Amino acid sequence: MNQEFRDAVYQIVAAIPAGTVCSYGQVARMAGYPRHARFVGRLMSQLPKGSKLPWHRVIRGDGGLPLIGTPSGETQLRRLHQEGVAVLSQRVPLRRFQWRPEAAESAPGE
DNA sequence: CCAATGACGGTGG
DNA sequence: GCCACCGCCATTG
Repeated sequence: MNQEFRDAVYQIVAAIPAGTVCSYGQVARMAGYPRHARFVGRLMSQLPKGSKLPWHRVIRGDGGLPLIGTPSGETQLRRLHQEGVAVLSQRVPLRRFQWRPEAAESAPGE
């Protein structure tokens, strides 16, 4: 992928506040590439080991954790829990925890 | 060039 | 709620 795409994705992921999550598709859309959810995933898989990027806050569109059954999945689960994100039946209730940039940036009141 | 793959998403039963 | 199928699109064989 273009460097532009990578850069955009990194910025967006880095901007996801603790205690919230964001789907691959949503990140892709915000990056300007609506149909590239898979590539966001690929970028996450290719992240350098010591990356500061909060990749654990990026999950599937249906709230499911992508790395279920793998060591990284456990890490992700642990981190989310640590940030106060609930995980029920291997899924995150997006109703409550999905990041809403518009709400965070434009409409603070609620 | 064609076929298969992947930290995905949406629809339909 | 669950599972199955199809579409997406760059990368790889």
